[in-house]
Amino acid sequence: MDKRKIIVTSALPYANGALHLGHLVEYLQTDFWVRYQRMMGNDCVYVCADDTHGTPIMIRARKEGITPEALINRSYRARVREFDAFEMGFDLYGSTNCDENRALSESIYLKLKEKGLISRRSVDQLYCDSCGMFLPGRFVKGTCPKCGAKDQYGDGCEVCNATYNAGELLEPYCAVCGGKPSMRQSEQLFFELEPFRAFLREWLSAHTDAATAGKLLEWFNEPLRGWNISRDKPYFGFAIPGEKDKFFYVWLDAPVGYMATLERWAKARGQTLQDWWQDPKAEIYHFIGKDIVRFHCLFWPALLENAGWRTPTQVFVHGFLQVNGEKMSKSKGTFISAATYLKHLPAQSLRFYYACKLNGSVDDMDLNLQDFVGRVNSDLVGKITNLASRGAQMINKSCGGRLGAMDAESRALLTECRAQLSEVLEAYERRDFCRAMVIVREWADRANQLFDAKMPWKLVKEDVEATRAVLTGTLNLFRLMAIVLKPVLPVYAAKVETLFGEAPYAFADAARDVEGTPIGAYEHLAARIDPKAVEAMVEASKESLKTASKTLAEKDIKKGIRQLATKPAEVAFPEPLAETIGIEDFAKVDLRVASVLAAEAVEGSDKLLRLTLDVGEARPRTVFAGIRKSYAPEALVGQQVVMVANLAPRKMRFGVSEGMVVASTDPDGSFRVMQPLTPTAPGARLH
RNA sequence: GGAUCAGUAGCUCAGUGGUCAGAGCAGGGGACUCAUAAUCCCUUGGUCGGUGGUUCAAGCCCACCCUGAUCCA
Repeated sequence: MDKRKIIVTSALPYANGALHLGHLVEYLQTDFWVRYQRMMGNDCVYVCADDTHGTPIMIRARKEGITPEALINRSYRARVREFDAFEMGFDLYGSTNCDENRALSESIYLKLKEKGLISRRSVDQLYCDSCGMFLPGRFVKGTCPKCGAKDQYGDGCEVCNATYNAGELLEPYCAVCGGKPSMRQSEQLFFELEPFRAFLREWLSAHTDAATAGKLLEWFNEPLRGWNISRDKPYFGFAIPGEKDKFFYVWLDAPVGYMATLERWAKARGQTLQDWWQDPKAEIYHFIGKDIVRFHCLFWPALLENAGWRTPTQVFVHGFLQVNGEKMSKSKGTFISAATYLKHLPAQSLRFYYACKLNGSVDDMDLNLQDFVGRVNSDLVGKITNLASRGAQMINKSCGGRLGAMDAESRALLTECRAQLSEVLEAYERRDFCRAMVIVREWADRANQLFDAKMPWKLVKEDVEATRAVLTGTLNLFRLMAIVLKPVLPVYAAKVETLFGEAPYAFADAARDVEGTPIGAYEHLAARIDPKAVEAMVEASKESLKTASKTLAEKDIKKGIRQLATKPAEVAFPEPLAETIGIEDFAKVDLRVASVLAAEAVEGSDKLLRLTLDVGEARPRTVFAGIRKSYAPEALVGQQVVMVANLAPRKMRFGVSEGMVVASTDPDGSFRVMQPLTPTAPGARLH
């Protein structure tokens, strides 16, 4: 059979920001697939790189007082260490900030320009004078033009989910310096997509999954918008040849980074980029998340096609990671960085769990932490690894550490399992890793059943050779599982290779019986997960957030102390202390935590806000609060407050108020609504 | 607001319109002791999100609704 020639990439992680478990959904599944291809004997090269350009990196470097280059170098080293720890098998992990990428980006652009595919258009953009730069959407904040929520980013409102352009924001301000930006015109370069409508329509249906293609085809109902590929200075990136002070937009040189990294890898072995990318026999696959399909399935193929490069064979799109059925959350400690995970848990546990859950679809994947512990402990350790543990240790202890010939039943079972091997390999090929894991687990169940039925721990007292035969069978079955698991658990498989004294496994080795050879000393292959380690990891993920907010608080505390020192005279309460009461008086006041579901200004009143509060009851309550001068309604939605829940309902001109929100009054007469320090179940009572 | 995907046992998920809706884990009971308190046997769990419809037959097809996730360049 002919060897396939395969190029595989994962999306380039942005160099500003830590890797987290969501990123790993992509890198790990790509790695599984690549290792599977290599074990099939195919020529499979896997490249990836740090995505290093763009405004966020430039600004971060500016804030830290270092050059962008220093920033990306630091990020690169950390990234590579983490990938290594997760057993990633890149052929080359590069950086988009390299000469090859500059040359390729330029040549692709010049080719497009030569063909007349680059147009110029004047664009209105917000410009911050004090920062001296145009502001991308994420760097402008202001009031949402749709719902009036304050402090929303320039690309969309997190309160009402509206999307808009930064220019539409009311009262915009620069997210970096807080200054007021002005609208400026600037000429930008566009790569027009509309001429390639027919090409893209056809390309989409053939080179990605139906869901993704369908999603993107929605845009084909109207003219396809051009893609702005240029950015004004200052910008950290590649200068556009023939232009003054213009740079390639980071999303242009990022995918080109796939090619540039491949080129560097090819050069190192005396080949060229063309030997791979342009080889008609070579297959090109991109693994990406569903958030960046438009770059990979519209811009990228159109760019390549027109610049004279082959377009990808297929774009494999996956969903996002949820943790415990919800979006990853920093406050809940489920926004877990790769580094934090590694401090508490072994990498291979996550690799195994992800493999158990990934099925090649675009659906989001759930990391249920309880399920995670269960899967690893029960399936990987209890069922699969236990076979090696009980088999190898007994054969070393009682049978002189040497395999014999398998007994008939083991041989029969092994033959049956091998018959399913092609099914496992097909599952790997279509990235249905969970199917492969299910089959391996079934093998482990049957092997454990056979082992128990044979009772070698009793048999060994009567017949050592018969025992040797049973254990040889058990270990051959286990070996088959280890071979099949190797794409997922490469380090684990390497230990099994050592145990059997064999060369690195390929799938072809699955056909061979191992009989009559010595068995090495058994060493632990996989550790059980202590649920406490998972708890600690979640706590640590909360910690990092706490320290962040604490540093702010500390500043304020110090400031407060300084002020006290300068003004020691004013120590009296702003308002006289009320008369002393007993605990029974306090108990009469029923204070509850409430979540603000909705808030709106009351028409006809300049003081009141109408709040809809969830107090944990079947029906939300309506409460009127006279805090309008201190709070915009939007600022309260989603927050928690404290309310007096047993206050007699009071009829007001605007409706009935079913309680009272607790707030303090500042010396200047403004209000401060009280809220719990950490999110609390609505309806919780204060004592 | 528009759209896409999802909703099946306590948890994670299977389930080409056709017998009584399945698996693993967790839970309960028993067996065993070689093995990382691992393994083996038996077993309790379900208005298949809701309502209507199509059909001899619906978890599956259609409509509407609810909930969640995501996208709107």
